[in-house]
Amino acid sequence: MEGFFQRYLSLYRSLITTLNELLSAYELSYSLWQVIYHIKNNGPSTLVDISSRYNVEKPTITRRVHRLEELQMVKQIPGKDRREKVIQLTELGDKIYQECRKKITDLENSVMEGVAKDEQKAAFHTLPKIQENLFNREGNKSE
Amino acid sequence: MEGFFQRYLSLYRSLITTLNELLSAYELSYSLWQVIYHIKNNGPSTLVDISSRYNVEKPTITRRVHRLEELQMVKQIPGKDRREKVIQLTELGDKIYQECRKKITDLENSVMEGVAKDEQKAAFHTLPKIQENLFNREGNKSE
DNA sequence: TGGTAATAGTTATCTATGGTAATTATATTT
DNA sequence: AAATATAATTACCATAGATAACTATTACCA
Repeated sequence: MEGFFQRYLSLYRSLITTLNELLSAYELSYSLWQVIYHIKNNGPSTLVDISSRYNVEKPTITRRVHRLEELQMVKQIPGKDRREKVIQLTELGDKIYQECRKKITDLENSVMEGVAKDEQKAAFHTLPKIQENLFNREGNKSE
Repeated sequence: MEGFFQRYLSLYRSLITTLNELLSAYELSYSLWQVIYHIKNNGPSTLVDISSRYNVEKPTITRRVHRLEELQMVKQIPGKDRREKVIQLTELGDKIYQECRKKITDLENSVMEGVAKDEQKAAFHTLPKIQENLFNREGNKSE
């Protein structure tokens, strides 16, 4: 499969740019969207939850959450452990989630135009498999 | 295809990190590799050639090329137009290309383990199609 | 042919995103 | 109770890319 990475990475910049443009209407970027998405789909979460979900260091998530707090899209809610910062979507955050979710889904559909359903499925199924292979390979290295 | 972008983008960080680790043995990163790759496969090139190939602004390419010159992997060769800076691989650059090409191809193969050949082909074929759809969509926006 | 346009590259500056190391506050373990 | 672990933060640094302004050279054309 020589050239696969090239194809994969070539698409990356176009896609992330398009998504960021789409989200910029809400003062968001894809990295901020990830946080909103995670909270919406997993309920109130701590920074460590989000950090481990996306394999991103805690300080990075601290910054994302601070930004979303400024934008009043998330808020802290009390948890039992006073070390933790449990965050939840605000009403505004939820509203913006709905709007963005719709636009992103539309984009996902429009981008697949002309691609056969079974090819879509193959690609959908292949991506996480590649990621798993990468992960296992990493694991082996540290043995 | 809701969730496709998520799957696609989730893979990105693992992949680029793995590639950068692989390339760091040669003091390279994927962005530098792109320049070497382009020259190797298209012959002596100007900064504008490379810039337009990867849809990256000229100053970005200036920096990449300067870095590769420092590493003595590329050198400038005379061209007819004295505005242009035509760059070519050095012997060292070519040697490193060969080594990296081999390692990257190995990685491309190992990452596809357990993925059926026809699924690989479907994914390989789908990525540029998505990119084309994205591009056309962008085009429509500016009408 | 002389003046204006366009082109290639560079420099300076800015933004976005992420990482590491060290620190504080709180919980857990022993 | 003391030591350790965990959650979050702060300060600092790196990478990658963009824009704007500039220089040098070439192309155009009237």
